[in-house]
Amino acid sequence: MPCEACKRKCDLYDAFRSSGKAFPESSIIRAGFRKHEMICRQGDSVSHAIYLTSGTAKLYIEGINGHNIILYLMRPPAYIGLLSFFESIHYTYSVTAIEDAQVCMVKLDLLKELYLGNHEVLLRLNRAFGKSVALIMKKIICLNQKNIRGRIAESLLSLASFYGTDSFRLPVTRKELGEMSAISEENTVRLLTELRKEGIISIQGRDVTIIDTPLLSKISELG
Amino acid sequence: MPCEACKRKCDLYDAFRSSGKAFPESSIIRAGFRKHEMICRQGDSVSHAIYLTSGTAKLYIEGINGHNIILYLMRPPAYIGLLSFFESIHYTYSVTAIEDAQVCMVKLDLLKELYLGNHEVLLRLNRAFGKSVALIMKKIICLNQKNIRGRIAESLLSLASFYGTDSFRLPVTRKELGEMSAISEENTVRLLTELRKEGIISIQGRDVTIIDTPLLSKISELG
DNA sequence: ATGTAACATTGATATAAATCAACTATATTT
DNA sequence: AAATATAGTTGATTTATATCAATGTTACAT
Repeated sequence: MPCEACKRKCDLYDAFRSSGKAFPESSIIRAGFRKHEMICRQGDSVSHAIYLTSGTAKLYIEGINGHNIILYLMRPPAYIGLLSFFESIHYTYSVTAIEDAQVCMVKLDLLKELYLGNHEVLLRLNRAFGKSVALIMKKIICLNQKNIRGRIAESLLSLASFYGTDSFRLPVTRKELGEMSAISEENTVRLLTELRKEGIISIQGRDVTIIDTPLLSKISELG
Repeated sequence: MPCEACKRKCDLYDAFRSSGKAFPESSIIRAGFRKHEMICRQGDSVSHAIYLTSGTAKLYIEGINGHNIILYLMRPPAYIGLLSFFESIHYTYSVTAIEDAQVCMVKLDLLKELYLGNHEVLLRLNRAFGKSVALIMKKIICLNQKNIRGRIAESLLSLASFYGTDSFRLPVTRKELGEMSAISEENTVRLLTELRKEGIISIQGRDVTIIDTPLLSKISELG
């Protein structure tokens, strides 16, 4: 059943309903973000649980002199504040819309009240939490143990799995693709050209097709 | 009140007691590990919650061709299986004792049963969880954005805060100190010598004293 | 007490990847 | 439609860091 506030299917709304409580309409804030707008900023205090209901966003760490690391992309349904729900006073990362996005926000103390009384919500949160951690672990290994060729291969494969198809339009710039793999923009371009010339991918502008998935996987593993 | 099984103060035991249930004595397994023995192995299935009650251990990711990354060290009290409690079927990391260690283990389904009925346990788990995530985020930034000098500075500072003193005995080899900072063993040695010659630290064998903490912090920040 | 393995150190060399620079193409805005 | 900003591309150069090699030192086992 869609949320009464935003007319969409929503985990948070379902959770409230299943908790048996009256749905506290006023407590759910809906907000829209244009492309490039920040949904939450690293260092800001965490006051609301944020739930992405439409659009696409990037979750990234802001590092030294403007060098970011994009940990992963997000599409609905996704808990944006996930990793900061519990006992993190400040966000340890930023989230920015890379396509116009809609979110629902719930005050954090309300969510806590909810999940303490509702096992289903809690298990759902924990499951999402676990997945995020697994993703991050994989990222750490990738960034620190693979060469740039292996890293870009992994990023391309993760995008394919993100979209569920081997043909997709890059949702990010070359620079951002670099930030997903901790590679400079220039080398990102070079590597894409290289992979294209080798017939492993086809790429024109932002339209990517992975031609030889097994080989790309091998590059990702060995890199 | 100490645990009946292992005669030590133990969060898990307290949790069971506070849940009002009869303490399922047989369900808590106590185990000892010698230095260098593995407590859990990356890839193995998660069956028990493991709680470190004595000794010291390192939590690390096993990467490609034997290159590990140590995420952090652990001393009691610490949930070893923490990041894998929820919905992670397999460990995404390994834990090895770096000093003889004692642990308590509880079947995972029992813990789940427990924390679903007991808010205090859950909040405690979540708090620990949140701390781990914050640590890991910091690590990602450090490893990817700082030069090796900044990285080793951060590792030394984190050891000082781990022990709560500026004078401590390194619990790890040079190679492992390198694995904490993603630096080769050789460069780790070189950097330590460099910092010693500059009068920032003193180091003889494994005995370290941080002489100029403000400067070391600056190196860590700017690195 | 002696041999062996693990750990630590230093210098020389190789190399992967960033940075710098200059330029082209594609979008936005006015 | 022109102007400006953003995004993408390619080559040359620099540099940080790993790797290789050789050797010293300490701890541990027999």
